[in-house]
Amino acid sequence: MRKVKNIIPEVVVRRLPRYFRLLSELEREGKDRISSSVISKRLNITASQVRQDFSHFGAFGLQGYGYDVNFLKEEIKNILGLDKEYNVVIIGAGNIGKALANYKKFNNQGINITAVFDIQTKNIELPNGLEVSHIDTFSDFAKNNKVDIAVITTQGEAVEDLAKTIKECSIPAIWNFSHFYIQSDEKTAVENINLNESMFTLIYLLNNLENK
Amino acid sequence: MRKVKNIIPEVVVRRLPRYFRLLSELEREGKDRISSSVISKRLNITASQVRQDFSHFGAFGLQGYGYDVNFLKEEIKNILGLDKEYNVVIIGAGNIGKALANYKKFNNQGINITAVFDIQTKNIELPNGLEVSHIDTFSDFAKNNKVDIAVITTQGEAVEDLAKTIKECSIPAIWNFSHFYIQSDEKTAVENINLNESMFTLIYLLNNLENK
DNA sequence: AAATATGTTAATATATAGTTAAAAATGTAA
DNA sequence: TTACATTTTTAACTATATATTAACATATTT
Repeated sequence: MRKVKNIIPEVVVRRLPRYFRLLSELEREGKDRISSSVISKRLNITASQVRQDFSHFGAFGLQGYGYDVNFLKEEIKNILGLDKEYNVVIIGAGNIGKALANYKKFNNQGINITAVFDIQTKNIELPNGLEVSHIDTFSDFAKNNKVDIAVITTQGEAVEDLAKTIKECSIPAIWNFSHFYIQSDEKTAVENINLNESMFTLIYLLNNLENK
Repeated sequence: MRKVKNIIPEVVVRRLPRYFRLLSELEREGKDRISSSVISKRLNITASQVRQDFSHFGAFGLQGYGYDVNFLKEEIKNILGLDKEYNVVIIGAGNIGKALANYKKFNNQGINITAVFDIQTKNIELPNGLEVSHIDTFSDFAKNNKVDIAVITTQGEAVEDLAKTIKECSIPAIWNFSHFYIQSDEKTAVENINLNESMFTLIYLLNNLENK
């Protein structure tokens, strides 16, 4: 059995998708082995850190050889949990909701958008025969269907209540695009994407470029 | 003159917008003073860290009293650079591009979307009389108009070239929503928002909830 | 006088970078 | 083909840097 330290630091977890992406690229390029120094160059992460990151999960590489691209990719895929299937519902059929529903990349990755909800079920074009359901039917849907991830793309005050409802429905993950900051807890993983915060950070960086 | 340490750690910078948001909320709630312990509770950041963060910029508070909400908000606003105006162009008039163009919150914050570009200038509804211009006219536009921030919402291989063009036009900030990771440099601030990476991280967190 | 609450310093924890012994691959010569 | 020296590269360890938390002296309010 693989030696795995119990808790992987979140900084490391957040680098895993980048490694995964690079390894997918390398596979497309036909490469079948890779060294930490090459990974270092392509991702702008020190080679030492690359090895340190991988060592959290055990020994993936071979001294004098490097890493097997396909093996490493599959390992990271498994660590991330991308070997399983996930049902995703989108709440809010505005521009962001539509953008996510149409996001091609998710389809071939075990991420299935199974429903879209909004306060108005108007004529919105969605792929794969998806239709917009009324938000009032959300709770029932969540009770009768396996929902792994709820995506919040609505704005306004109602988000706080919505987050409560999602947690009550025992949906274990929230991808939150609203202004409201949702706290993760023991039963709910949360990924907050706050466009305002991101833009403000960018503006700070823009104004402080010379400090870099 | 305020005592300011030269380099503010990026982790601190990334918390500033959260403080700013809380302070705006507090202002709306009619509060005119606030303590680090209350900030701590509302943002789930330790009080000690709150004080440590602020101390990077000098002394904002008063012992035994706390912080003046409006003063602190204005200080953070200035630190972030939100007292100035920014011209933003959006490249890509797909769903994400449209979503950002319609983003109400930006208008009253000195963030002005001045142009939208795409490979097809078709009939896309945009606010404030904005029209979609052809991407081929982008370079000329950037040379003849002050552009502070370029937003990339296109996908596909062309992004790498686009980033190069943007840097050549001396646009000092890129808000990147594409899959391609753009590296910041001395002359270009970059904020990468990678939905795939965020989703994959969320999936990891979802599968490792009990570790929290 | 007691309670509150900052700013700063010190201590702890976490993250990143550097170093090295050992393992494997490669190259070369007989 | 085999022996063996050289090169490559990891895994583990060590050192440094950064970030977070705790502690406390000092100032203000009540």
